[in-house]
Amino acid sequence: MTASVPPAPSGYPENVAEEPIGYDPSAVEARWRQRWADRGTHRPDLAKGEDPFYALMMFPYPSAEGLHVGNLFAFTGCDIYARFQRLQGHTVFEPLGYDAFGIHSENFALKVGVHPTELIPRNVANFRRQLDRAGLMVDWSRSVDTTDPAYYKWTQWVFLQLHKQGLAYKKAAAVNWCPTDKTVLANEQVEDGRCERCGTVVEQRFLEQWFFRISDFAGRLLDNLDTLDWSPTTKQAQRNWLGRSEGAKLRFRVVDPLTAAGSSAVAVTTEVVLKGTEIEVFTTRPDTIFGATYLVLAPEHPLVDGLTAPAHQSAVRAYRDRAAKQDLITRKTNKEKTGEFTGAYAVNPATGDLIPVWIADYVLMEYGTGAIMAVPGHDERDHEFALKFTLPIVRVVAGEGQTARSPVIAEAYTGDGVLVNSGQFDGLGVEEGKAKVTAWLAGRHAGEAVTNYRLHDWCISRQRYWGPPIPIIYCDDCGTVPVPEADLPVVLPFIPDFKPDDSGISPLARHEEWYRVACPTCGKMGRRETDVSDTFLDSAWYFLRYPSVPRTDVAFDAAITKKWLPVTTYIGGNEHAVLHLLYARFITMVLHDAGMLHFEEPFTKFRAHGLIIREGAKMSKSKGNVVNPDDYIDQWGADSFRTYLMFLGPFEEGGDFRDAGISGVKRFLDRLWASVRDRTAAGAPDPEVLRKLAATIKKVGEDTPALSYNTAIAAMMEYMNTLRKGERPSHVQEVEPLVQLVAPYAPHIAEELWEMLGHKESVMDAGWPKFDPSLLVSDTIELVVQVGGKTRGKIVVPKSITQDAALAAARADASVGKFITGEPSKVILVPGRLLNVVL
RNA sequence: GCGGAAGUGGCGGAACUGGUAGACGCGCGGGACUUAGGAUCCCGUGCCGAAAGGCGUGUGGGUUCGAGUCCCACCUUUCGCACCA
Repeated sequence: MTASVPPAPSGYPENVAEEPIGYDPSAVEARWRQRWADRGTHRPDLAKGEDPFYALMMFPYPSAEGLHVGNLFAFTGCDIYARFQRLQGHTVFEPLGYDAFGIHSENFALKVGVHPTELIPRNVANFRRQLDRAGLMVDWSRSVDTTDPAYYKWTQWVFLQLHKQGLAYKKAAAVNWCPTDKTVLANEQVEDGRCERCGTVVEQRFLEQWFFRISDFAGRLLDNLDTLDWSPTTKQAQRNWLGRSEGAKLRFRVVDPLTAAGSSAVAVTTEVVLKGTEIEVFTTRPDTIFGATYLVLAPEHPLVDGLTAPAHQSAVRAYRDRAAKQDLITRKTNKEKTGEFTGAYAVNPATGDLIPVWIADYVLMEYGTGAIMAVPGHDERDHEFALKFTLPIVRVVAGEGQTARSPVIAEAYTGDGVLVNSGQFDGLGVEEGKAKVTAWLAGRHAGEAVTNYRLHDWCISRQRYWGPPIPIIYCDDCGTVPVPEADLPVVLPFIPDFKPDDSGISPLARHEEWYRVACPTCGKMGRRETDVSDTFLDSAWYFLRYPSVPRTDVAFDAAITKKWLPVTTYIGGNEHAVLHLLYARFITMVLHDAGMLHFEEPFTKFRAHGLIIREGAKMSKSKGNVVNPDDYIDQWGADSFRTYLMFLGPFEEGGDFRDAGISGVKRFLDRLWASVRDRTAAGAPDPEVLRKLAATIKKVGEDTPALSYNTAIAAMMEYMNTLRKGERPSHVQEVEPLVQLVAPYAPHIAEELWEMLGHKESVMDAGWPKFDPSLLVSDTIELVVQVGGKTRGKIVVPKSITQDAALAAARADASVGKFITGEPSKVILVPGRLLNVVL
C-alpha cells in the first residue's frame, strides 16, 4: 500500500512556498460533517421546496460485519446523482434507512447467541457511524427502521389493505421448507432446489400459508414495463420472471375404455367417476395437437385418484408417494424420465383417437394446469418419455427437406415448418396453424386461447420470530378476523427463546400469553396468527414512508405523497431485479387501485449499478479480500475513497478494486487544493484555459447525469492537468468552477475550498457553473488526413473549407503531402472531421 | 438448453450517429529537488523497427473511401432462467 502524504496543518498556510501540496482530509471532513449537521444542509423543506427530486437508494440490512464496500459504492453513486440534481436547482430528498427484519439478521443473532432486539440496534449504530463518514447527503431526520413498531405498524396496515381487497388469502400448500433455517421459503428464495441463504436442500411440506395474489397482476406488471425508464437488464429479468406464454387450454374427455371400440384389453375404470371428466392441459403448441399421442398429469394432480384403473392403483400410488417424498432438488435436476400409466384413456379432440393417460414428475403441478398433452414428435421431453415407455411418435410438422413420412425417431423436431398429418390443417405454417387449430377446437368447445404466466402467488408467511406478526386473529365463531387498524401495531413480543424448531410453527406459537387474545368481533377468546411476514413485505413499501416520517397517524401523508412520489430515480443492485422490485410494484398497484396513491408504478427511473470485485475475484470473507471502508477512509479520506470508487469503472458495470489506484485520486484532490490555495485574482485568466474549462463543464454536466462518473472524473483530472501546465498560480476564475464540478464527488473538500474562495453558503447551494458555448466553437479545425483510408496526419484549416481547398492544403502540408503521390481517384471530405484521399 | 451482457496496452478502463484507437488513472523507465525519498515536480511509455515505416481492439470471413463500432460464422468469459409444456 502506498504511504500517505505528509499531514498538512489545518487552516490556511501563510508561507505558501513552504507548504506541502497535500491536505489533511480527516480534519476537513470532520469539520464539514459537523457543519452539515448543525446547519441542516441535508434536510430539505419537503412542504415548501420547489421542483422536488426524490433520489432513492436501496436501503441496507445492517449486518454485524458492518458496511460493505459494495453498499458504499451504490450509495455514493446515488449520492452523486442526487447532489448533481440539487446543483441543477432541484429540492432533493435523499433518505436512507435500515432493512433490519428478516432471516439474515435473525440467523446471525442465533449464531452469536445474542437476542436480535439487542444485536440489531448495535448493528444499526455501527452502520450509522460508517455512513456518517461517507459524506452522503442523507436526510437522517426522515429515516426508517423496519423493526421499529412505528414502522411495522404500517407494514401490518399494508397487509390489512390487501386482505380487505381479497388479495391476501390462506391456503394449505406444498411449500419449500428449509430444514436448516426451519422456515418456509418463497419460490424465489430457492435456487437449484437449495435454500438461497444457507444452501441446504429444500424439502416439501404442506402448511397453511398466507399468500398475496400477485399472479392476478402478472399481465399489468409485464405491460407496464414498456412505460418505465429502467435498466434494460432489469426489465429483461422481470420479463423472464413473469414468464408470459401465449398458448391454449385444451380439454381432453376421459372415456370408459369398455365403451370404446377395440379397447377390450385395457382395464376397467369406474364409469361413475369418469362421466363428464375432462383433463385440461396448457400448451403453447396447439398446432401440434394431431401429434398428441398421450397425456401426462403431474403426480399431485387432483384427478389422478379418480381416473386410475383398479389394476393400476397400487403402482400409481407408489409412484405418487415416491414423487411426494422426493425433495425438489432431485426432482428438478434428475432429468431421467420416470412415469406410470394410470390405465385411463382420453380422446384426442382433433383425431378422435384414444390416447393413454400417464402420470410423471416431469410435469409440474404449479405450472399451467398441471397436465400436458404430449407431442413426442415435436417436444424433446415428450420424445424422451415416449422412447422410454414405447409410446407412439407421430410427425405433424415438416421442416425444410422433411415430409409427412420423415421419421422423428432420432430426436424431436422443434423447429419451424408446415403442418402435416393434420387433416384440414395440412400445409399451414406453424404460427398460422396455432391460431387456426385453436379457433377450430374452440368452436368444438374443446379449448380456447389463453395467456399463461410463470409467476406464482407470493407466499408471505414465515414461521420465524424476527418479523412483523401477521395481524390476524382466529376465532372459533367468527373465523379469520383481521386485527382492526386502530389496534395496530401488533407488537412483536420479547421472547428469549426465539429459536425456530422443526415443528412447522413459529416460535411465537409457544407463547400462549401472547397469542391468546379476545376476538375483536365477538369478544370471545381467540388466537393470534403466530407467523410473521416476509421481509420483502417490509421493503415493498418503505419508499412511501420516508417523506411522511414525522407523522405517526397515517402510513403516508396525502399532500406530501402527492408532491414527492413516485420516486424520481431509484438506484440499486440487480440482485433485487425480480423480487424486491416486483413486490414493490405490486404493492404500489394495489394501493393505487384502492385509491390511496395517484400512481401505479413506484419508480419512474431505475438504474442498476454494477458490482465491485477485488483484484479480479469476488469479495468474500473466505478469500480474505474484503475491503473495509473504514480503513480506507482513515488513510485516504472519504472524498478520495468516494471518488476512487466511482473512478474505477463505469457505475452501471462495476469495477475492479485495486489498492494502488487510490493514490491517483488523492493526488488529484491535493492538486486541486493547492490550486485554490495558490490562486491569484491578478491579471486575466488564460483564454485557452477558459476554453478547456468550458469544455469540462459541458462534459461533466453531461456525464454525471448519465452515471458516467468515471469519465466525468477523468475530464476533471484532464482539466487539472491543463491548469498545471501554466507554471503560474491559477486565476480564481479558472479554479472556482472546478470546485463546483467536484462537489458531488468530493463534497467535503469542495465545501472547504468553496469557503476558502470566500463564499458563505454551502457549495451545494451554489448551483452549477455556467459556461459560454461560443468558447467551444472555433473558426479553424484540425482536419484528419487519410490517404487510402490510412491516417497520415492532421492539418489545421478553416472550418468551412471546401473539398478542393482541403486537398490543396493537404498536398502543401510537409508531413502529409508526401503521401499524396498522384492524382486521386476519389476524395472524401467529412466536414469538420477528415479528408480521405484515395489514389 | 433458453435469454442477456461483454472480449481493447503490463493493469483498471476511454473512444458521440462508422471518421486520429488507447483519454484519465495505476504501474513502469528516465530526470530534477534532496542527507534521504516509497513525498513532490518534469519528460517518456501499444507492439516490432536504428529510422523510414509496418502491425495492432478474441478468431475467420464480408460490407465500406474508411470498421473497436455494421453483417455472417466461430471461440471465450460472465450474469439471469431452467423438465415452464
